Amino acid sequence: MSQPVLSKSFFQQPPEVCARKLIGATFRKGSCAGAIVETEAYAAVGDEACHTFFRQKARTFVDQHEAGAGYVYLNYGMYWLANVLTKTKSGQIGFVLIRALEPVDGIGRMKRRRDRQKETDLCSGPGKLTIALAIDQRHHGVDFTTAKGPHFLKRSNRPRIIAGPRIGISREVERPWRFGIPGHPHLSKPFDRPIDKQFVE
DNA sequence: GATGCGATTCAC
DNA sequence: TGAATCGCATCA
Repeated sequence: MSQPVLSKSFFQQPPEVCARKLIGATFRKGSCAGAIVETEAYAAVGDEACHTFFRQKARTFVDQHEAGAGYVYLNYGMYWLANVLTKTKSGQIGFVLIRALEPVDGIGRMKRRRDRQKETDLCSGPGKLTIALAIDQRHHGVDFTTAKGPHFLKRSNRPRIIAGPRIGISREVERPWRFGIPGHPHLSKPFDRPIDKQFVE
């Protein structure tokens, strides 16, 4: 009765579309899994906050990998952050950063890896969830559309979704490409209240 | 070779 | 509010 694994074609959409549609999907690696409650989108072209804007290695990466590939990098010298590469057939390229999960499977294991007991502390941030799921440099460049490694399962319902500015960046701070479930207890940070309803799905 | 800066997290 | 910690880009 499991949901289908999201295939390459899912990631052949613009990054902000993938990021929005991944809310409510499951992110799984091995015995541990969580429901995605927060994501961010980055565009490889025209987005100064994207790694492709200031890292040659990121530009090489997008040239050499297909939609659905994992882009995993070390942030602040301490935390691995998990992204998925998105590429439309017309050549629009970007990334989706997985920012927060609500743990559903393997919670005991996640608690041990995180050395935390409170469930809202396990995966409520991009650096936390990679520790909980044991995702690191070994998964950089790996295909995230097969159940052998980190992968996604299609959402079964359509959650309420809010958009807002991305977190922790200094450029393009106004682009509303952070997506999540408003008021959800497992968010990395709450969303500000929407100024008008067009930001809420 | 030296310096500065992060898509963060945690303790103080 | 600041420390931890390191790959990568930039500059000398």
